[in-house]
Order: sequence, then structure tokens, then C-alpha cells
Amino acid sequence: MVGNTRKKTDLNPNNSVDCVIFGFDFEQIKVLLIDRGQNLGNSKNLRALPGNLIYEEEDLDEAAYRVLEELTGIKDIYLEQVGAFGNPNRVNKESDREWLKSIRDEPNARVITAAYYSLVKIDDFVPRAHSFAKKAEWIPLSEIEELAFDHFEILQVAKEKLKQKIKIQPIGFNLLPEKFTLSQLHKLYECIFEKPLDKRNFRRKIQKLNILTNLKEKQRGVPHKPSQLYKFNEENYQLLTQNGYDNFGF
Amino acid sequence: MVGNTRKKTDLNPNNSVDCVIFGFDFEQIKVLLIDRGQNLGNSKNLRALPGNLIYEEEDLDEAAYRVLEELTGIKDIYLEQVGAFGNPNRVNKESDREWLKSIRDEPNARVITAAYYSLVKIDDFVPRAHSFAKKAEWIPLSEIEELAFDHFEILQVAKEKLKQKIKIQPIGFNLLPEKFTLSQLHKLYECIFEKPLDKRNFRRKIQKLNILTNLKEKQRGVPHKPSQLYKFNEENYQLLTQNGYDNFGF
DNA sequence: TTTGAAAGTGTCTAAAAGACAATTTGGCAT
DNA sequence: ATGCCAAATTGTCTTTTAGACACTTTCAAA
Repeated sequence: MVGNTRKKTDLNPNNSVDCVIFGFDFEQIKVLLIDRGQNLGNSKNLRALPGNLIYEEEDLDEAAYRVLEELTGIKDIYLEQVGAFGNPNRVNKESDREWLKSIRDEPNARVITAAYYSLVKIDDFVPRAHSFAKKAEWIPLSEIEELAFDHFEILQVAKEKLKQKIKIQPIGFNLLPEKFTLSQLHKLYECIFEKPLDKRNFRRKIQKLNILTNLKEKQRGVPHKPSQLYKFNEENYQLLTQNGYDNFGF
Repeated sequence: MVGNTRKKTDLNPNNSVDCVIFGFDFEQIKVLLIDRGQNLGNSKNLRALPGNLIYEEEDLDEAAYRVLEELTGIKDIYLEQVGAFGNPNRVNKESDREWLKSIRDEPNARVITAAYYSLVKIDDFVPRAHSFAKKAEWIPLSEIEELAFDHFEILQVAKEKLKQKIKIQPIGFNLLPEKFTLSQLHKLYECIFEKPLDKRNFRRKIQKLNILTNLKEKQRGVPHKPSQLYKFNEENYQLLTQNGYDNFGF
């Protein structure tokens, strides 16, 4: 549980975790990626998902939480496993080999990774004094075209899992601040589903679910009609789902 | 790709695949489990999911297909990944340790497993001349209460994934023979969802989807009104989904 | 020919989804 | 003070889907 006493030799050289960290800036979905720097010969500088080897005595979920906390400083983070990725050729790109040589004791080991995705409030992220964190950047999902290793493939699967999951469980609140507007929530769902959703129908449905608390508080300082602020009502959500309700799709 | 030239030393001692193989006998869902024999001191004889270590140069899906084919002889099998399971304590039971000693070169290695579930037509399974296959048995899902390692946990997750998946994609046909009746399909959905479904409503919906071809052929030799036989219409299914349709739930 | 056992079939009601546009409200510029 | 802009807010109608519900048909076997 406590990482302080761990030595580098306690790392399992064959297994890692990689995390797709989703954020939302009220405009678009972003992903937190690592810039590995371009000091790698003349090969491409591809960004990578944050990740690391796991310790021999560490559970997979635990390792993912550790990597996320080391990177973002966030402790209570929404985490969901995407799956295991272990194509023997996942380390085919030259730039990836080079990079591994510079950071791993056994750069040629075959590594099978457990991929996770997590949902964070974008403002909670303040880069920590960690070797990786300084080079972390939020990149718009729509602009990501290629990543290191098999990370682009992982990202695609993570996106798909997120889409499916949010139809069943309203996990989107993890991407929003405590207080949010219906328009922000609406925009979030449009971004996740990658399609426009009718405003009135969206509002009707989400309000009917009764999982939002109206905070009787308005947005301030916006140059237009200020919006009501809401928060997620965890208790009502529990009540709703304990009877088997699972239709949060739009 | 070809396993013939592989040596036991090419096995990756830290990573395995385990498969939840679902079958349906028109009455209930069954799972193909391995009986490890009781020659293990006085510890419990728990059944296990079929699985094995993967080869160093083998992809995870490939390994799962290999294990399934070695066991069942079935080549084109429906396969879906459940996820990675790597609790360091997954080999806590005494009987599991004993068993590993008898079959593994490195029985104490920490093993992270990629779990899969597969859907097979129960009659396609004919035990093969493979060490495991002889001891494979179809066990009713409802009777499984404890399994070796963390296999029971894997089974629970696999069940849940199957439930979710079948709401989105009509994968149930993989559990039925080429020709089947609407009653059989109905029963299958009841078994998977573990709840009764109204017969008329079920039929109305599935017929409306237009993914069944009526074979104009009847059941023979049943002591009651014989049923129409149908087959799954792959082409119509493609047409249906290419417009984004994904509501196969009941 | 009777009986048993499962197959097959239709209607009504309620709920949900989908399409669609005008009004309100605050900040800001003039 | 007035007018303007930008986004928030709100309701109705139609279509589709879900859910409840019971009797008739058909074959084989007794």
C-alpha cells in the first residue's frame, strides 16, 4: 500500500498500466498526454498515455490509481478498466524503442498493459513535481491522430467504452465541476456521443430523471441570461438505480 | 502463428489467458469448466476456467483462440475480452498453489491474466485429445458457487459484460444452432437476463428487427404443435446497424 | 378421439422519443 | 436610458416503443 519502501527492482518488468485521462473544458473532450521530448534522434515525437510498470505486489487497479495520483495529485478519481493490451508488436516504432531504452531497466521485455480510463475535473489537475507531470498536456480528443506504442488503439477502445458506459450510468458528472449548468451538461453529452442532441428533449429527460439538484443559484458575469446552477444528486441517483433503472442514454 | 515449433520455454511465466465458455442447452446457461482432479491432499477440489500461459510472441486474442481450440476443437468462436485480472492474491487458495506446482515451471510467479468469454453452440464441443479437454464439463451457471483462483470473480464480470453486450448486439445467436425456434431464442434471453420476458412482446420486437429468416421449415417429432425454424439473417443485421441501431435489449 | 403441451397470435394503454420556435434575461455598447 | 446581443428557458404535438394481457391452433401420444 505504501510506496515509499518500494525499490525499482520490485517492478514487474512485463506488466504495466496505461491511463486515458479524459477532461472536459465545456467546449470539447481533452485527453492528458505525456510529451516525451524530441531528444530522440530523428524519429517522430509521439505523445503517450501516462502509464508505468506495476510493482510485483501491486494490484492492477491500485497501480492505476498510483500512476494517476503521481501524475495529477488527484486521489478520488473515477477509474474504469478498458482491458488488457498485449500485442507483441506494440513496441514496433523506433521512437518507442529508443524511449524505453532511456527509462527502463529491461527495455526489450515484452510488456502487457492493463489500460484504464478515468474522468477528471479538468481544473483539479495541477501538474505535480513528478518527472512525467511536467510534460503533461491536455490535448483535444479530436486532434489526436497518432500516439506512441498502441496507445491510439487503447484510446479508441476507451472512447467506445465511455460511450457505452454513460448510456447506463451517469458518470459524466465526474467531468464537470461540483456546480454546473444544464447547457454544460448538454454540451458534454454531445461531445461524448459526437452528435448534436436536441436541447429541449435533453433537458426534459435529464430533469425527469430527478438526479439533479437545483442550487437556486445563478451564473454570474456572463454577457447573456445567466444560467441556473445544478449539482448531481447522489441520493436520488441511488434511489433510481436500486430498482434496476439503467437508461441514461440520449 | 504456428504453434508446433513452440517450446515450453517460450511461455511467458507471468501472463495467462482464462476463458469463460458459455453454452446453452435450451434450458439454461452452462459454463465449460475444468475438473483438476482430487489428488491434491485434502484441500478442496475446485473447478477452474480453462486457461493457460501465453507464449512470448503471442497476442492475447491469439492465445485465447489457441486455448479454446485446443480445448474444444472449435475454430471460429465468438470471443470477447472481459479484462485484465491481476490481484497479487489471486493464488491464495492452498489447492491452487498445489496445482500450480504440478503443472508450471515457475509455480510461484505472479500471474496477470487476460480474461475472455466466448459463446459456443454446445453441441459443437467434442472433448479433444488434450490433457485438459478430457476433464472439461458443462456446469450450469446457476450451480457455480466457488471456483479456483479468482475465476469466480472473472465469471461474475463476464456474466455482466455478456448482459450488457447483448443489449447492444444480438450475439446470442452464437449460442444457438443454425436453425432455431423463437421459443428457444426467447428462453435464451430469459436465461441471460435472469428474468421472465413476455412471450408476445418478445416475439413482436425480435420479428420487427427483421434479422431472422423464416426457414419455412418446422420442428419434427415434438409432442406438441411444431415450431417454425428460423436462422439469423446476417445481411439484414448489417443493414440495420449501419444506421447506428443498437437497441437489442428486452 | 381425446388429451397434453407448447406454438402462435392482436389490442389497448402508457411511456418515451423526436421534431419543432418563440420568449426571457442579463450584460454591454451606444 | 435604450437597444442589442447571446444564451437560457420553456411546451406541444406526433410517432414510436414498452408493457400488460388470454385464447386458439397444431401435432403426437395415449
